[in-house]
Amino acid sequence: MLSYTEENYLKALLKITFDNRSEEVGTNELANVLVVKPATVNDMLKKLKEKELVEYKKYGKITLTANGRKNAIEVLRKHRLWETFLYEKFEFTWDEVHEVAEQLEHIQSGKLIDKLDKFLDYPQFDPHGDPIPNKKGEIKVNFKKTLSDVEVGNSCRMVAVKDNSSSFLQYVVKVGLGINNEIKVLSKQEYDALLVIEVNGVKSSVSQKFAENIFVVCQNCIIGKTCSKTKCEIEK
Amino acid sequence: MLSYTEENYLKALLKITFDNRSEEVGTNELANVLVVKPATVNDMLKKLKEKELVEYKKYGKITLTANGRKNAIEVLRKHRLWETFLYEKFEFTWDEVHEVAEQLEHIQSGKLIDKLDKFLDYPQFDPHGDPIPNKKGEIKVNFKKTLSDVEVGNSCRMVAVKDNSSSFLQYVVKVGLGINNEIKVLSKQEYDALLVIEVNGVKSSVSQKFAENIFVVCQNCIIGKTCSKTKCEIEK
DNA sequence: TAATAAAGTTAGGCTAATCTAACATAAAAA
DNA sequence: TTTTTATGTTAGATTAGCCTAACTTTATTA
Repeated sequence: MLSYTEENYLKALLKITFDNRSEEVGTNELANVLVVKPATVNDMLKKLKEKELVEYKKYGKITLTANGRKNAIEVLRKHRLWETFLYEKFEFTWDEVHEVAEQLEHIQSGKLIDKLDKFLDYPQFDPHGDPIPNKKGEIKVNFKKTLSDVEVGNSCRMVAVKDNSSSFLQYVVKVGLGINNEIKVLSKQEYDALLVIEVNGVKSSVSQKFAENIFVVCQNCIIGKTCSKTKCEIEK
Repeated sequence: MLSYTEENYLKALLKITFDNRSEEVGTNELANVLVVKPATVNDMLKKLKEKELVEYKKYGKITLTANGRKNAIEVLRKHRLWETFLYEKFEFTWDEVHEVAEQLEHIQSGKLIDKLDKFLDYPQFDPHGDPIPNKKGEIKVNFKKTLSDVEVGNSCRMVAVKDNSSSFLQYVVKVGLGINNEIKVLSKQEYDALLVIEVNGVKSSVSQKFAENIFVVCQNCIIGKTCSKTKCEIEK
């Protein structure tokens, strides 16, 4: 049985491997995500290594073992199912679900998760557009383009967000954006990559940083053409 | 903010005051309920006293302060709402709900509990027949008779159980008992108080210990007569 | 390639929650 | 009322998860 804290470490490792599109994670990076000091991570790594949940060598990179990954995916599954539950059944907003799901994801009961999954009719995506792992632990990893990758003049469809913080999500709502919205990129500032976009006929300016946190599928991919930049979706 | 452990101490104190029908709790008693050593309880009492959640003096009895009681009732409310949820919405059985509710009761989210309460249509009793405190913290405390108080030849109706352990509850089911069942006491052994009861036409023998854990309303109370022993229900 | 910066490690400490063993007090029984 | 038993307390230790400060190794850059 894993502790609440151990589960969070594994989940953070999994999240980083998804975000970085690499299996290798550094101590500082993990410390940042967990909002603890690198020294603390170092201590915990010894324990996780002992339990054969991660592999790492002194001054080397951290990787999840098969078992570590399995556990991490289980936590992720629970997190995303609870988010979906809160959003769909309890009228929680987009930006409220994360905080409570952070607590609920640690509840230990296989039956509870099975029933939750069934109750929600086996959802495939959570309210942020992220894929929910199935009971077998299979997860569709979509390496998606972000809004900042879309060429000027082109359109795209928003499919998910990268940043799940409530401050970011509230901003997204303010700009009039939501999942499945059509976004047209009208112009891009040379100097600071400031974008002017149009959503439902309304024009807004958004920063580079903002655009990097909006996952999209671009028009080319929608109509079946080859993408010039990052491919929109890769199944894994 | 209270820790998971502090919440459990307060909840246990509340439970004991209900069970004993007295506000005064001893260190050993509390240690037994929490399955920790008396020394541990002693340490924690210092902290709870510091936080003004309990009152106690060296070698004296422990009592909850108004604030301690308020917190304890909030945890109890969450516990019983979650039990009801699991039982009614997720097809958990009587004996399965407690363990998972022990975890869920610590989730911190006022909105979640409000929505849960609404979703269940503001239930008044949990699956074990225990009253659910309302949002204001009001709780109907029913000092009930147990099956062992019922006179031979009389009938009664089961309203709740005292022991919520899954082993006890499974045994209750095995005997054919459930909430609102009519029970007739056919005979009582002088020597060991072994009872022969009849439920839905089926006769069973049950021990003294078993009978003490079944709360009932007796026939006299049902038809409005005065009870010879403990009064069946007292509102508080 | 040598100096500097970034990343990672170690040692020693802290707090919360637990324990055991020894001791103190209060209650019950003889 | 004295002894015994039950109950409660204290001291000292342990574990998990965290910290700071000092140090080491690896990576970057001048």
